[in-house]
Amino acid sequence: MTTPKYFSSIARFYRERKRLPSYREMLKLTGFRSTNAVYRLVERFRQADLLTKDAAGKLIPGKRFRELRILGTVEAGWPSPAEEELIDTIGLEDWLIHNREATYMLKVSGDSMIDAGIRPGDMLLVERGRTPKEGDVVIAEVDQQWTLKYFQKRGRQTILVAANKKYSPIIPQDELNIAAVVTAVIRKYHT
Amino acid sequence: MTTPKYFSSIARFYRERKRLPSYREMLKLTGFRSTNAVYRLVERFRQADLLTKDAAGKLIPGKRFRELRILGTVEAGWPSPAEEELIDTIGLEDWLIHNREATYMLKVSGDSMIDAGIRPGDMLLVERGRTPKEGDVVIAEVDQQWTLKYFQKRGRQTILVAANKKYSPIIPQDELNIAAVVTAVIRKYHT
DNA sequence: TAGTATAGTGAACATTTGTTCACTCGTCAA
DNA sequence: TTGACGAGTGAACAAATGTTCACTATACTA
Repeated sequence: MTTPKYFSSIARFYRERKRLPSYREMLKLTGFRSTNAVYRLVERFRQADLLTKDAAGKLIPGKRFRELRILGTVEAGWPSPAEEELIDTIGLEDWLIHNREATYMLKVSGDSMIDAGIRPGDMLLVERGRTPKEGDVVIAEVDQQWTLKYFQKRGRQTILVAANKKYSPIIPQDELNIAAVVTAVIRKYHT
Repeated sequence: MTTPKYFSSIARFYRERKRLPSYREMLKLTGFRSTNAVYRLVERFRQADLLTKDAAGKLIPGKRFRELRILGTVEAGWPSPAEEELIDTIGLEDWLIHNREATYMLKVSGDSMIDAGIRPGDMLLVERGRTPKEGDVVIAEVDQQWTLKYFQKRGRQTILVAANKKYSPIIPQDELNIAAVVTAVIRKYHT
């Protein structure tokens, strides 16, 4: 068993209610009848880094709570936990989203970036109000339409390039409106 | 302002400590000096669905707390909030991960699936112990090596196909070991 | 001007909270 | 058998919790 007994029910509680149960609530989760029993249970979870206490002494999820085990690379063989601690501790959400207020999600519909591995149906995390760097994938306004393109510079001119030979580069004549910079691509397989 | 005043500091508290602050802790966050002030502040947040109470009457994050605004498709123009409520309410983590115990993350190193939009450097969410369906992307053991391939059937034979013309299909002679089924691809741009 | 909401203060209260203490019961080793 | 030990019970307690009440100041309307 990878996680200690009784812990999964506490983790489920947190996942459903977005808060940790109190010690009396853990009584019902574990079946114990004394708060002292769950108190010492929690002590063990704290030593296993499944739970911790914050600065105020309140119980919060620990390092190993939101465990998302990272393994090595695909070709390299299965379990080589090199950079294991990387996402393990921060969790998917914090890893992908830095500025939540400015981050939006949208779905790709065209094939203009298919050679960059961005395919129709993929979801994009984009950040508004950020200044794009050379080579960034951006969402730009062209002829009152929004398109997905590479942001590139030719000399001191800014051009928009598709990752698909079918489309030719766009050289904006008047002003260029960058709506957002793509920060991540997420493809979910509906299996 | 999209979120009401004072709320962002509460959201930050939750993001950092993975729990909501108590009413006295909100005093320090907001600058108020009376718990009654923050109590009524929270009442307003509850009406805005930023916070809620669970069955036990405890304060927990509400529907609009982990707000990740979803917009329409890229080509279709900017703000057409069609399926807005979709991820909005569940959050990235719950959307992508169903069986946390069995889900692992690993990095792609080869180019064998490049025509499926899976490129070296991408991160994969994979689920172990699941039976693959026709057309799933799987991690299979071939010659004591783990590779990323399409899981396909030719007649009643199972074959492994790469999404790259450079590689020819693998027809496993003895037994075929499927280590995991890929459930999502995540590409993060380090901008 | 007087009157009335609105938003804040400060204090109070019953509950719930984490934590501790003394005790019981079975198990295993000496 | 005796003794030590680990794991659970049940009760207790101070501190922290959510909620309510009475009061004040400020802004706005009639």
